[in-house]
Formats: sequence, C-alpha cells, structure tokens
Amino acid sequence: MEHRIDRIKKQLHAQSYKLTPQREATVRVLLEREEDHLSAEDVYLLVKEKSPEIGLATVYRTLELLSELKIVDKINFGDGVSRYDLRKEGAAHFHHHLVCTECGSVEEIEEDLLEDVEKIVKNDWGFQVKDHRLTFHGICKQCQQETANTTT
Amino acid sequence: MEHRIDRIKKQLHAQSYKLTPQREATVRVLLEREEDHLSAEDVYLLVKEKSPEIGLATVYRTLELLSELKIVDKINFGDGVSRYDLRKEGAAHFHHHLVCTECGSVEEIEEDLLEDVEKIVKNDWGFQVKDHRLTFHGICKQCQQETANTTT
DNA sequence: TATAAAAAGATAATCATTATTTATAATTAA
DNA sequence: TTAATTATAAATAATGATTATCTTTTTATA
Ligand SMILES: [Mn+2]
Ligand SMILES: [Mn+2]
Ligand SMILES: [Zn+2]
Ligand SMILES: [Zn+2]
Repeated sequence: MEHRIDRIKKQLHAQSYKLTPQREATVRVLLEREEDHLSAEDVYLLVKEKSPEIGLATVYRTLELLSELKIVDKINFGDGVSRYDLRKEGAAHFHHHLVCTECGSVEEIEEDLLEDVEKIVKNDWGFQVKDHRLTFHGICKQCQQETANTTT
Repeated sequence: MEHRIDRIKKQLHAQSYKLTPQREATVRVLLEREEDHLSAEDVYLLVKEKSPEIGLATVYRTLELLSELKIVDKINFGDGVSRYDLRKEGAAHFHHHLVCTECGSVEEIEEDLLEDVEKIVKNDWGFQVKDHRLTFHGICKQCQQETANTTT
C-alpha cells in the first residue's frame, strides 16, 4: 500500500503536482477498493468516512487529474455514471471487463489478449494503437450454474 | 433503404410495437447517417428538418426502444453523451471502433476479430459472451502522415 | 361509434458533472 | 521573517443530458 502511494506520489511530482491530503485520501480509497468499479459519488462517500471535510468537487478534480496521468482509467458501463479504475502496476494497456447482464457482477481480465488484434489494426488500418477499452457482456459462471440448477 | 426499413418494421411488429411516422423518421435519419455516431440531440435536430413537429422526448424514447430490440447499439466515447449506432445487418455482435485522439475521427471495423479471445473467455473464465464493446484509442493514418510531414 | 390502449408532445424534474467564487495552504521573492 | 504569488480546496451555483410526468392525439378493439 505505502509502496503504491509512494509511486503515485512520484508520478504526480514528475508533472509538478502535489500529493495533498485530499488526493492521498482519494488514492487510498481507490487502492482499498481496487477490485471494485467506483463512481465519483462512491469514492466521495468512502473518502468522507475518513476525511469528512472533503468536498465532492475535490474528488472529481482528483479523479480527473489521476485520469490525465493514466493512474486511473475512466470507464463507462452504460449505467449513466463514469467509473474509475486503478490501472494495474506497470500495465501499458487498460485491463478488460466481463459484465454479467444477469447479476451485474464485473470481473477483470488482466491478460492482454489483444496482441494479434492490434497487429491487424496496425497492418490493415494503419492505426497506431495507444490504448483500448474491451468489455464483454454476457452471463457469468455463477449465473449459468444457477440457471442450470433451476432447470433440473 | 426501403428494404432496411421493412426489416426493422418487422422486428418491431415481432415485439408488437408499431413503426409510427415518428419512429420511421428517426430510423431514416439513422440509416442516412449510418457511418456517423450521432447523439440523441444530433438525431433530434436531423429528424426535425423533415418532421419539425417531433419532440426530443420521442426521439429518446425511440432510440431507447431501438436499443432494446438490438437494432441500434448505444455507445459512449467518454465525451458526456450517448451515441447511437445502427447494428450492421445480421451482425451477431457490435462492430469495433478506432477513435483518433488527435483529430477525433471514428473509424469502424466490421470484422469480428475476437473469435479467439471469446474462446479464451469462455474456457478460462466460464463466461458466456453475448455481446461486446471494443474501442481502440490511438492515432489514425492521416494524423500519422501529417506528423511525419511536419517533422521532415 | 364508443372505449381502451399506445404513443406522442410539452415541459418539468432529476442528477451527474462542471464552473465559479471565496478561502486556505504552500512557495517564492524581498 | 514577511509579503506577495500560486496552487489547491470548499461551498455552492450552473449546466446539460436524460428521464419522468401529465395531457393530448392516434390507433386498435369491442
Ligand atoms: Mn477493472
Ligand atoms: Mn459505429
Ligand atoms: Zn452473473
Ligand atoms: Zn486522426
């Protein structure tokens, strides 16, 4: 945890931004809930638990800043709010998501899986890929099993 | 054009919805601007040119309905508005997009390209894929050339 | 034709996000 | 150190996309 915070601190300093107490509190929430996909409001409420004096606008500003620095990725699952997701340490690309249309669960895939596709995009379209967003919609393992059980 | 309209009419009827004049006008705009990625507001303004009496809420309702029937796909490029994209005829999955971070252009890829990835998702995660969203962010061919020209 | 249901129009309400304005904390120059 | 300068935060107003509501119109059905 402290190691990750230090790393992020350095990334901020490299662009001459400071890791203020409010920013640190926000980053800590993101680290603590790394496998979740929190909205700005979610982050705000969680930060408030430890730092009740923080303002919502500050959380928005911090998330915006962290997005610019590619420390977090902004993602949209189509439910009307943006969600913020810490980039995995040292990852060049954003990771992928499996969204279950039955139960709403979100699983993460850290493996790249797109090397071949990116080669095709490069060769056939002449497009130089910098990043990507890949989300699969479907039915998660658990929901499949539950359906199978109900049917039998 | 008329053929596509007929097809969509049947898809609506199959779910006991009607192709009202307002819905038809909306669908015609989507067909005429098939390679674009229009927001609800964009669609509204274009429909108004031919059918000035239509209301914005009706356009929203129609786009929502067409989304439910998988005639259009709702997509979000992170600029604060939802965009609506006609699904290619007979396509099982949504097509892919190349978004240029320099000029903002959006290219479409109709080829699937994800067969292998979906197999891995199925086998390794037990996730049954129903649909997907894949967007690459990067630099389009033209912008690359312009940069090259400027440099030389 | 009378009645019921579906859809549309008009517009108000909601709500996520952004902008603004004022206050506070950190840096820098004198 | 003290006085500017700058960066950041807090509070809150404004914006703008989307949704909800309420009334009217159109379409289907008895
Ligand atoms: Mn994630
Ligand atoms: Mn498209
Ligand atoms: Zn599930
Ligand atoms: Zn470009």
